[in-house]
Amino acid sequence: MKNLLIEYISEHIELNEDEKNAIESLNIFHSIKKGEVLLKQGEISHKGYFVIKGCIRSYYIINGEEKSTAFYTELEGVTPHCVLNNKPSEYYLNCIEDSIILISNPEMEAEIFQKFPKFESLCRILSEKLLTKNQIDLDKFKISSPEQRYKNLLENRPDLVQRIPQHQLASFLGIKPQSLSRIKARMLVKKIK
Amino acid sequence: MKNLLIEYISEHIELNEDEKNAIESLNIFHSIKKGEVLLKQGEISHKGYFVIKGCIRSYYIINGEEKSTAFYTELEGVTPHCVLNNKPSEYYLNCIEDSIILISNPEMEAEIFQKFPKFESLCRILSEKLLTKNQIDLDKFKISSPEQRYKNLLENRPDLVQRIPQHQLASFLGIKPQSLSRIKARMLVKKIK
DNA sequence: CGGTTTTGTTAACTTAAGTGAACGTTATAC
DNA sequence: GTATAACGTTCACTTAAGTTAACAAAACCG
Repeated sequence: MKNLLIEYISEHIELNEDEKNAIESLNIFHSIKKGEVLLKQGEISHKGYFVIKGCIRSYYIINGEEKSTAFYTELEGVTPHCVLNNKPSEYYLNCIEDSIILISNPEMEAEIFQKFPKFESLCRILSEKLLTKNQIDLDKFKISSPEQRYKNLLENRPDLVQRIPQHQLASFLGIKPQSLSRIKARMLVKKIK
Repeated sequence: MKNLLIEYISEHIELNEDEKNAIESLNIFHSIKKGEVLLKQGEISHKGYFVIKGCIRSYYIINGEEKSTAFYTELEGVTPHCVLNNKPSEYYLNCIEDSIILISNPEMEAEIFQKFPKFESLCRILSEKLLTKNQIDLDKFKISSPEQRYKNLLENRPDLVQRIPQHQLASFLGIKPQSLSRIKARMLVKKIK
């Protein structure tokens, strides 16, 4: 799994042996069981998460009801808002599959940025790219109907439709589970016709 | 207006005189007239924009119809997706007010990052913060109804409701202008009751 | 100015999502 | 292995958003 990480990083910057060793020497890989909660609403954490294998879900609990808003899978990472603004987290994070997760903390980050400034460049570049991608995701969400959003998901992330429970997928799409069922039913009828 | 920028930067990192001069020596401020288009769909640009005064709108044209998705106002910046992935832009950018805009390009950025690595730190920190804020915006959008989204906007960005044309605000809220009118009418009736 | 375009609202009608409940089907736990 | 809970779908009904059209007000332009 360390190789997966190093391959991923190497896609963006070149690493020499020293740098590879520096990464490997960090003891950052964790096995997380399905269902385990990584972050609770109200908690102030300083950990960042990066998925090597498996899936992290972010969700809110509103009036006792879970609202899933994001799923992070292989080679995707999430730095909770509370890490950066030092306020209680607004959402929960849990693993919805048995997962291998890289868990980082600010001290570790500072240390590696200091030793290898190149990593800070990498993080700038990655977060800028993610930021613009995220902006486009939000744009697409705004200009699409629920049915279009489901179709886009089928197109762009068919794996999510397969591996995520449908009621969690529904709130990810900004609708209720019943509406997702209806959309699927509607699409089936149209396909048959 | 240079002072505004330097004040803004100073909120995040300390600047010495050399660094301040380096910023001032860049000739980056532009006066843009209301209506002027900064970026067209299909265009590959390498410019980044940062609003000193005024407002930049991002919008798509779908079936001949404009769909506004974001508004950038004082001390907010936007790096179009096309700058980072070198593909044609999916959206337009224009100014909807007479504005003063800082326009950057990658060469300028590279130069200043090289001379003052501190600026790259700043950019990493800012884009990480923006990224997590953006994620929460998307979350809130997903878990809210159109009416709640309008109320949130009134709460968090009342200035936008005032300065943005309502039909542009509607698509920003993910709805049609008629629905926004109805929501306002509904809220008025409830307030009177 | 006066004419035109853009903007904002209202209305009538259509369509789709929200709601609450029922029910079969998986999972899960003991 | 069976009781229990969680999940996914369907249904009937309610509510709100989309659509099309009309019209008044405001902004813009020659």
